[in-house]
Amino acid sequence: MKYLEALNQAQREAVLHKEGPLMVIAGAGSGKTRVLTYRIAHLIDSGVDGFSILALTFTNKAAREMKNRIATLVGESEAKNLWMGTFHSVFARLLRADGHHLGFPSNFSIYDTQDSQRLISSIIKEMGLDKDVYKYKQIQQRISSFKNNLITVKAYFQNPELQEADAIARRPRIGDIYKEYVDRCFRAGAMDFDDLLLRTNELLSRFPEVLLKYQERFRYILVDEYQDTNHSQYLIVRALSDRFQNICVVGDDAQSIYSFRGANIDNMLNFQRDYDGVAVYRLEQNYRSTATIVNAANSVIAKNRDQLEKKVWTDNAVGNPIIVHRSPTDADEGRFVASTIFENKMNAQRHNHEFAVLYRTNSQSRAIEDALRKRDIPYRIYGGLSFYQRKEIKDLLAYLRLVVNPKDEEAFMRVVNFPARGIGQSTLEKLAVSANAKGMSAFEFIEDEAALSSASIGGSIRNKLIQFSTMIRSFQLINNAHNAFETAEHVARKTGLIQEFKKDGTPEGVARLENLEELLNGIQDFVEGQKEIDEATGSLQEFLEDVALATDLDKALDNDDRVALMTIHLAKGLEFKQVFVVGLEEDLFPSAMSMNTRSELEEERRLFYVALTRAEEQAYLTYTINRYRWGKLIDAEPSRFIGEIDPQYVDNRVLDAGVSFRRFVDPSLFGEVDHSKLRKVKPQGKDPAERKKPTEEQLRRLRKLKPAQATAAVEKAMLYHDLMEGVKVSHERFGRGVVKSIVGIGAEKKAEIEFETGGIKTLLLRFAKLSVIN
DNA sequence: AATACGTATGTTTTT
DNA sequence: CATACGTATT
Repeated sequence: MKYLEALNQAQREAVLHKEGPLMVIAGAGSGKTRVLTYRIAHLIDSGVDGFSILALTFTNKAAREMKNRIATLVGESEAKNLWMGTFHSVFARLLRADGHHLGFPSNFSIYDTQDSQRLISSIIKEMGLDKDVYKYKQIQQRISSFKNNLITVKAYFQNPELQEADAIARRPRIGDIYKEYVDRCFRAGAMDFDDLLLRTNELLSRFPEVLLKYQERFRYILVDEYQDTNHSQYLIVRALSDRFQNICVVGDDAQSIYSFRGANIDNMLNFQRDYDGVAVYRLEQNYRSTATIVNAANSVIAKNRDQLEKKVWTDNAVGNPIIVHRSPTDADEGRFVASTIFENKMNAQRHNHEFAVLYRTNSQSRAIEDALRKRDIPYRIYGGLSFYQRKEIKDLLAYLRLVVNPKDEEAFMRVVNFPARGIGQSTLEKLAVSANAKGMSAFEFIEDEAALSSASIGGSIRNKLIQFSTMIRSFQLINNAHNAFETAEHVARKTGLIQEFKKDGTPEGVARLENLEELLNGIQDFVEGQKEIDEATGSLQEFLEDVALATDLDKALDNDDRVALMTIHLAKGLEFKQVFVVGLEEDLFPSAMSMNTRSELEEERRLFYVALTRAEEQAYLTYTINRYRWGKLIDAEPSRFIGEIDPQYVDNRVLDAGVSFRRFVDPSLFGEVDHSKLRKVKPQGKDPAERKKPTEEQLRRLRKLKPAQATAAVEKAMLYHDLMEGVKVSHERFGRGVVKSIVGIGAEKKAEIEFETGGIKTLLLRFAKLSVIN
């Protein structure tokens, strides 16, 4: 048991604890992945068959990595049978095997949120409800939260309170929509994300023999990020572990950030009540971050009322203060990030992958991206409008889904008339209504002569529909004899998708074509990868499941050197040398949507805690004075969270990003932290903050511009962000000169330049045609 | 039936 | 600003 030496006392105890329930309360950076990994390795070492171990992780990537590490500890063959993955992917697999008890085919489709919303939207329309009252996104959210709380349709209608609440909210038909939605998914052989958990619960509770089978199999169950499990997940874990009670949950209440999708921190707080004789281990030593970061994070989270007793500490060096930075606009913020990374790379031999930029909302990535691109800094965005959500990708995937499961209604509706086949909206509406009335799927319907006649669909349209079904059937034949890649390529050609984008010719169309190519390459890679896995075949079905449930992080390549851009939610569990948390402004972070109650605000604070604790060496917190939101430049105010950090850990340099910051050098270059030296790095001058602050007049003028104009003007001015005091420039009319000073911001930014010809001129950079001379 | 354009409407966060 | 839907046009 050599690896035990690498653990501290608490970690070792958690690893060695054998039978019975245990909870590991693991502070940020306290090595909980290591504990999980070693614990599983240790179980196997002490004779437990890997086949009887189930580990539920937060991402599939985490599962893969953990499995690999276990394999190196106990050997490939022992680790092979471990069942590890996210809740969704593990139970999707379980439902493929046993969902037939519930009437689901093993090839069921997985609806993503967009599919669900489209279906709900059409149900609302068919029911003749007011779309302004029944907003499809809201309804989808509501149904999702029903499911996460195990409120089935039946349960809904048995619960007068829920119905009453919806009636008061003037949406009395929600139950009916819910019922219709569930029926339609069932008929389409489809499950949404929430169903993967809800239906698992249904399966385990209605079929004791199935429950027993899995209880017997999974004698040891481990759950990572337990603080973010929802009720549905809780009940699954509860049911499966009920027989042997060998349940190990690991989590940190301070990092619970998913309540919006039903995560219930009580699952963690009540764990000791739910099981008998729970052993509790606390991992409190942080190995990840500098003492400054750990202490700063502690000082923030201390402001929360609801938390488990826990004191995170570290032996690590003090490190550098957290740097707080103010920028005039979000574009400047981006430039600050980009130039700081640039400087660090140049002066401290940093690599791109050592940096992460974290934000509260996906839309914030735009400004950061622009700035990084201008500096030629490679980056990768995780999440957001992911690759798989692009229209052209979803189109091809929809065809593929239809090949695997022709009953898949959303896939059908998506592609039956794309590329255009002359099957119009009215036909489709007729089809949906008549098929639904007969309890058939659209695909079954169009293959049924009698059904088509009864719906008075005839003539040329009828032929087109039949042609469509024949085409899909022919794809199925191909698919029976070929792997996912071969089928997908065939489908992409024969459906005319490739042609469609080729003929387009616009840059947009070209990009879409490239995306399709990338998807096909991805499928090829997938097929290759599957060859290495025992039972895998590289089938289309396997691929579709992988795509549906892959988190964006799963696709991350470890070997490419790029700056990581992602939301804080996605960053949970990750760590980076240097972390920028951007957009620390009231109403953005904390979000305006989450300030209504104390518990909401506390969750925002935990989110901030998560953000800070991602950093190993250096954290930067940035905010802007003005930010574009909804295409408008709006005023922003620094986030309260900045003020909540104990000031002794903060270097609150409030500088203009454009000028002063370019001189910024990684403080770690100075060796031991020496505040007096750090202060010298700050620009000279009486009060830089005051000096760089734009005047009311400047801001007023900036605000008066139309959004598009302001953007353009600011962009233009940005081109000259390299300009600073002492830089030599050339002007097409005035000749060569030296910059004396820079004033103003954004569109109002001006440079005072002394030209060789003698004169000193002040030029508005928005208009000036200057070039920098080396 | 397909396209093109205008307008209204909304955004945290993700599997 | 971005998307989704409704209306007008071909």
